[in-house]
Amino acid sequence: MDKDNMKISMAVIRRLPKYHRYLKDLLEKDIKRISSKELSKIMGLTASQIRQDLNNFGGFGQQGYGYNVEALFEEIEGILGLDKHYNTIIVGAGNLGQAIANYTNFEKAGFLPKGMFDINPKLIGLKIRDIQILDADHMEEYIKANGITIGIICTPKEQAQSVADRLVKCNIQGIWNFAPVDLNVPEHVILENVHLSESLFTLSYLLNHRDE
Amino acid sequence: MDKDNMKISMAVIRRLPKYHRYLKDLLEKDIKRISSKELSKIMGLTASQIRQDLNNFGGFGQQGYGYNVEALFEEIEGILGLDKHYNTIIVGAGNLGQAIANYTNFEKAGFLPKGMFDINPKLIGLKIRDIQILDADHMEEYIKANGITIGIICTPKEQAQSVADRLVKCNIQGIWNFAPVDLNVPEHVILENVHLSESLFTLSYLLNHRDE
DNA sequence: TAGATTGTTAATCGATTAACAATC
DNA sequence: TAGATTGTTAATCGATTAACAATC
Repeated sequence: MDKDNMKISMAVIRRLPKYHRYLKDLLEKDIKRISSKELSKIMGLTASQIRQDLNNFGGFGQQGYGYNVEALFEEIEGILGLDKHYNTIIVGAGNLGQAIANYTNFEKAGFLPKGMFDINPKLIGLKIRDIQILDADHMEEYIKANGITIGIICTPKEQAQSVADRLVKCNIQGIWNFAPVDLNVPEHVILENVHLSESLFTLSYLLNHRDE
Repeated sequence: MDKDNMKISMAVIRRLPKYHRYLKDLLEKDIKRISSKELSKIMGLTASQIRQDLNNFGGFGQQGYGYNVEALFEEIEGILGLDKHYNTIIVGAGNLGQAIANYTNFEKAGFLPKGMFDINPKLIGLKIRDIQILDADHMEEYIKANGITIGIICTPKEQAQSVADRLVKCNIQGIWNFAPVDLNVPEHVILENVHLSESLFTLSYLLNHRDE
């Protein structure tokens, strides 16, 4: 098993977006090179961990010099798949769905919201920016007609599993789930959860157990 | 160092809200008792891990019987600090801030949004449910006058650090940060981040590296 | 060349899993 | 009592950190 086929641990994968973010900052500040030691200082990791992480994907650095910021950034863009476009739909056009539709940063990164779906007649027909809110009944045909690869679930928890089932039937590739449930999807479908209340409750725990 | 003073690992802490959620489900289904083995099946953890996790906080089970669902739920509620109320403010009343203000589940869990702040004159004066959007200039006095303990940052990334600094000066206890930056706060202030794009980029990575 | 810094191996640390005596 | 299941110790696994030879 060579490096390209090596299984990367989730711990490493979840740090990649952070590298991406910091390298982008450096790039915008016109910084050309950086050592693992300097990067470790600004990111709050150890230099050793940074070198280990990056070496999962290749030897991007140069002894005695460090890393070329632009080259490394481009590498990580590619590794994350941010050099591509993804057609997405948002299912559930309530406040959270609308907030995501309005958040243009995702679009800039290549995640294009093509349509939104809801069952509420008051919402159907409205537009968020240039994104139409459509009747959820038409979701399946829309996915097929528009090459949708990612479904973003912003429904209440009661509807989330049935929405996920429908998305899976349409051969969706990935699901970004904001509903506070653990969804069942087949192994070939990528599922990423954003469980906001778990984050808030963690904050609550830490507030109540400081100085212990 | 006895059990009550034992340092709990973040891995355990971040699983607590999940226990809370599943136990609440069981409670609503009127299930009275559950063994670590049954719970492991529905939660997708190992029974061993569940027993280890819970025993960080006390011996809540009974040999030969399992765990009393209601009692265990109440314990975890308490451990998470969800038996208390927290006055919160939302800083940044854009789409995301509004979505959070509208999400009544947080309120039901005891996190009470008392006010929202923005610098946009078009937003100041509006109400989300019964929550006023106020001029960000008045944030400091409002925090002091209303016993605010948690600040929720929903501003663009450029403003997030200065908002955090101001919150810290007002003796805020916790910050729930949605801005895509790593904030600097003193050690006694609890900081919990929701970095949505890191979650989305992780999904993107996994989409591009399936079957490896 | 000398100094700096990587890539990589080895050591350590921490978290998860397995096993089982205690006990309800 | 016998069976079930916990609480807890020991074993394993995986991730992080340290160290250093390779090399730019």
